[in-house]
Amino acid sequence: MSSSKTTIKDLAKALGISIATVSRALNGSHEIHPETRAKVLAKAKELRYKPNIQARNLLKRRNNMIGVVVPEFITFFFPEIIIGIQEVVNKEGYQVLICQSNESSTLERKNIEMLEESMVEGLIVSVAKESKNLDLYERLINEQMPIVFVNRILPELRASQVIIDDRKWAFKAVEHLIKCGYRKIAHLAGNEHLSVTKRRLQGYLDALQAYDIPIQERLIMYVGIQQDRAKAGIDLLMNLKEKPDAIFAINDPIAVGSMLELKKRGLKVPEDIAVVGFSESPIGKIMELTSVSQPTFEIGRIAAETLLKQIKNFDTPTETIILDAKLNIRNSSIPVHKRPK
Amino acid sequence: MSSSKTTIKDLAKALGISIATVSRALNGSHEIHPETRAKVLAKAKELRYKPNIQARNLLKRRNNMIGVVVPEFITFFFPEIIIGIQEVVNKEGYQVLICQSNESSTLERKNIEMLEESMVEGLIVSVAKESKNLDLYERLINEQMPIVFVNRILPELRASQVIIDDRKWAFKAVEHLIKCGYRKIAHLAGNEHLSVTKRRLQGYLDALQAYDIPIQERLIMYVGIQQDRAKAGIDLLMNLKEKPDAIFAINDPIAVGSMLELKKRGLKVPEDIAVVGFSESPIGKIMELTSVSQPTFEIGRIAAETLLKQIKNFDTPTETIILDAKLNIRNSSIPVHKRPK
DNA sequence: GATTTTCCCGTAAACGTTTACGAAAATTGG
DNA sequence: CCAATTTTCGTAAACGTTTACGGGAAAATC
Repeated sequence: MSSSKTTIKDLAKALGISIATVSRALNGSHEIHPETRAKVLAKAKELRYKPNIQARNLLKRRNNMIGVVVPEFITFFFPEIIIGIQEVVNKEGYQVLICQSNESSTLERKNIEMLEESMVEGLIVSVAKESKNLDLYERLINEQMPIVFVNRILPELRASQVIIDDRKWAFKAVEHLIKCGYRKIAHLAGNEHLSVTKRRLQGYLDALQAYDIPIQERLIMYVGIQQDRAKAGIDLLMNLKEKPDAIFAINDPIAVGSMLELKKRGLKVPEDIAVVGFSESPIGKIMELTSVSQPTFEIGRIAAETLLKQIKNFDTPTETIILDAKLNIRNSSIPVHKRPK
Repeated sequence: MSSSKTTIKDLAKALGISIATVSRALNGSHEIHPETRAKVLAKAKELRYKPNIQARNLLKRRNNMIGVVVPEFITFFFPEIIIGIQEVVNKEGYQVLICQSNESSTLERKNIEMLEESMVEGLIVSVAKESKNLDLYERLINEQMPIVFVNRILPELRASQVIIDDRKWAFKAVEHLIKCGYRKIAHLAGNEHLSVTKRRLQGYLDALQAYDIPIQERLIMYVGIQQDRAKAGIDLLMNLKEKPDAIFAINDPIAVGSMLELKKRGLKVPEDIAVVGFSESPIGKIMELTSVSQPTFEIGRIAAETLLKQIKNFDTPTETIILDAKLNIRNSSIPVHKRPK
């Protein structure tokens, strides 16, 4: 019907006043007569005027958008972070462009370039597991693009990041197993050059060392981070002469995959073997999996806040924010002597 | 470093030619000398020129963005749909603004209005469970905004929609239970005025009728659609004199919630009671829950395609697309006589 | 060699805003 | 009642593009 293309000019013409006056009236400028303001607003409503944000953005050289790139958003983890982000930035009038790299380094690059073309004012990124887009991010940082990394970071970069202390919490998880009486603790690690893989592995090693348990190379295997990758690890572990009595998995998907795989082999958790995950997932909870829970929403919120700070003031120093986590103990890792037979 | 604000004017000045020529060279116009084109491109690369999309959009009165509003994206369902959408529209150069209504009607309205202000060229919407924003959508449709509804639709609206035949697949799910020998089949329905609630309930009724099983009002309860809402339903069902021997749940979260609740009461699935869900979820799969799987990615892709059609040609007639689904039978609903004791 | 055609390129307007600057009108002060 | 303010509004430039139009030079046609 009404072409819905009412512009500020139309209002001006209809009222016989200048477009400057109309603009000022709409923006609530003080230097405008209340009466004319009322007229303008009335006419605007009548003609269904909607400001053209693009024109405004062009003028102000901004567009109120930030970009988010995550490896995936099928599992609960990143969606929760994104919700935290939106909570904060929407309040400030920002919109969020969400991309998923699908764990692919090249798609990640494409996404970032797309977002750059869309002229987002800032980026929040969690890199793909094989990401080697250092050059890209270095260029962006050089060009003053505000950018915050979450969870999956690139340690080589001087950029803001919000993470948890993976090493510490991996330590706590493994320590828990040790205190439960387990001694032959295997570790299913993630992809080899992923930062969280290294940090959690380090925590695992720390714990063994702290409790004088010898480290056995064959109990450590890099399987990856997706549920279906657990099978390979279990295959190998269960073929060892000396089988582990507990597994510390890089994350919940691997832990869950392991539990399912163990079940297939007729092994019971925790009777035959204990399992601990990381980054508590809904599925893990249901399966009564002990795990470290990350403050996902909080991660998103904090990341958004530090990004907004950088957007508003380009020379805000970069900061590394380490959030707290929690070890939730469930049935998958009860003390050795309390296990049902 | 380099202020990254190179404009077409800067290129023109640096080369001593007009901005029109530069623009044409960059856009690969045929009416440009190859030599000058080369010069322009070289200079563009040298000065790190990036076109300002906003200016271009302003001129062309479009912005290559579509909006998506879903009730949530924490569970797998909508994220998968969104991925399908992105697959299609990214290829055409469109970006997607994703909002979640959090199942709130008012937030849904706010989201839509935000997207409208962002001047998206089209919308893909799945309404909140209590959504009564009919006026809003009617206005949008009136104002020629291309819009496609998925999964959660508003039947009162003349708009494109892509769904599955909930009634038919609910029928099949219940029919499956009947054929397994179950007779006292309860239905945990969703929120009362949600379209899928009505359609799936209808399928349930159809099936009972088709197999001459009397319909019992007390076996039907509206519990909602979120996992934690299952408890209330199970509470009531298990207090009946004549308890059901099977449950058809509106969706997987309710089915999963029911299974957990039943387990707490010491009841086994399927030995004591069978359970069937809808919209197959990863958790459901792991718990061996029989369920109807929806082609989520496909839903997203098709929705995106019909939306793009409408964007490109405003008077494309609205269409209702009904996609196929599948009943996946698992351990939660095996035939009565085959159940382990 | 004159005319037509083709090839390149520049001028300027347009997209819908915001805002610095200035000016007319209204208000105040004495 | 005149000067000094203050209020209120209009003019015009600007944001970074694209493109219709026109024009000059080179190439083609006869």
